[in-house]
Amino acid sequence: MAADEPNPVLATSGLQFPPSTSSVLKVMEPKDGRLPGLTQKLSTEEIPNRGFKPVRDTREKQIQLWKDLIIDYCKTQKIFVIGLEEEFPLFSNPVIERSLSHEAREAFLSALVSEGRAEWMDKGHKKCLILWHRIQDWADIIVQFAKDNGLEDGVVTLEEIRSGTESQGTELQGIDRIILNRALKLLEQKGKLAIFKGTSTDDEVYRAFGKIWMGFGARFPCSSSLALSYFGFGFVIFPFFFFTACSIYLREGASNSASNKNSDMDWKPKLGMEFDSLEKAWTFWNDYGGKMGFGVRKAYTNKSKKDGSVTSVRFLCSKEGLRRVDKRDHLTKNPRQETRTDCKVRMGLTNENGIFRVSDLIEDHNHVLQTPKTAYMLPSQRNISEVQAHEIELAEDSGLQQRASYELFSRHVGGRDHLGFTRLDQKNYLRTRRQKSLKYGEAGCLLRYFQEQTLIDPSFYRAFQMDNEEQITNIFWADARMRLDYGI
DNA sequence: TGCTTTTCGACTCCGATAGG
DNA sequence: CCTATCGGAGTCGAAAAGCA
Repeated sequence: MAADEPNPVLATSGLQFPPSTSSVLKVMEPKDGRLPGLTQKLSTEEIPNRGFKPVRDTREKQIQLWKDLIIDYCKTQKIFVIGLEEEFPLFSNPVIERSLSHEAREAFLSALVSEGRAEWMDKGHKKCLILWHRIQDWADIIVQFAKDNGLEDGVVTLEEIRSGTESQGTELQGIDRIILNRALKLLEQKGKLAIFKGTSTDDEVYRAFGKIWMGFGARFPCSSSLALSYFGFGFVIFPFFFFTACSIYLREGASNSASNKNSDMDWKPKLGMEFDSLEKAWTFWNDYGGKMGFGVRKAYTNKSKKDGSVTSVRFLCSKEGLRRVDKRDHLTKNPRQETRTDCKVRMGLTNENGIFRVSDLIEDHNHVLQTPKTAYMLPSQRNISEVQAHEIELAEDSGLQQRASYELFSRHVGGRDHLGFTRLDQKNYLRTRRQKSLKYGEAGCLLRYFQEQTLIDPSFYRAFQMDNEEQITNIFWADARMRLDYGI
């Protein structure tokens, strides 16, 4: 804002900018030991080196005026953060070449902080977050915004709240991300919405800010059966997407729920920890790896010779140990990158009367862990569900390009990290499917050929050897010429 | 544990195709 | 016609399962 433009805040405050001789804005850097516009020298005992008026009531009035001024100015100009060491129009007046001292700025902002209308963003008090609405008020504004725009039970990105068409002209337009995030978290704690931490699609919006799901009035469905009920309500176009979004919420909800105060510790393994089943223990270890940012695998599973039950098992970090020496010839065309670092991280469990107890635990990795934003790419964290597989096949059969269909899937769930599989997984899945159908096709073609030959040549002979699952393992055939040649 | 076999996941090459 | 991109297939190594 240029210094000679009328300041809308000051107009409402009855003040002028640049400050007139009588204005409170004259409280600029005291060059002679006094604050400009004030008549008395400062008492260093009262407020040392602050540049304040010593008379208490006058000083308090001054602070009050400044507080109101800062709040009004920031609100009008949509300024959420004030950097004390940066140029700030309200604190400096280029016309008279004066600016408020650092101490005075800090004191005014500290006064706002003590009232809960601002917060220091760092210990050094260099940046201050201005809350002209308290976080609770911002949360109420968001709720009203959702109601006004029919976003209840819908999904909206944080960026859509900040700069979407619905938010234009509202207070939410251009809201600071820190404030928005805190207001949303407050609402999440109250069970009014769920935050989907999306991180990576080609869409910058999703990559940076993720998605939130708004379910005002009622909590998001917390059971798969309820999620599935969506199928019955006309969401048949994208059932898979809704299902995936729901399961994501359940995962996030489990770790973020305010009611689960021990959630920070529950997902970390401890010696003596017990699991009902091997599957639960493996899921726990896999989830722990996902949260920490390392891949997991199994070292071994020992089974009882008596009844075949698992007696002990050891789970590892995927970087455990070192790659073995390749005993094959060294004509490899595409040698692979080294993936092992001899990491010692492991969790050993022993079966004690049907309960699996953690008996061995090492948690120190010797390598860099993945960040939460990239952990979803770990092989152990990925999986194509049956419903997703169906969608992939549907897209393939409809002639959609793999890249395009993958992008569509990921956008519908708010980012690739919510999808649970990569584009390469999709490619490999389609390839396996093709190969399976090819196998069936080969056998089918051969049988058809034999049928045709039998009709043409009555001496044509064929025989099949089946395995115990009634699958063809060997085929023998001989036509008239072969029988003649070999005397069969 | 250690070895072998099977399956899965990922890297690479190369031909097909879309787009300029 | 040229170039970039995509997708299919060959290949290799890791992981899992089975067995000793």
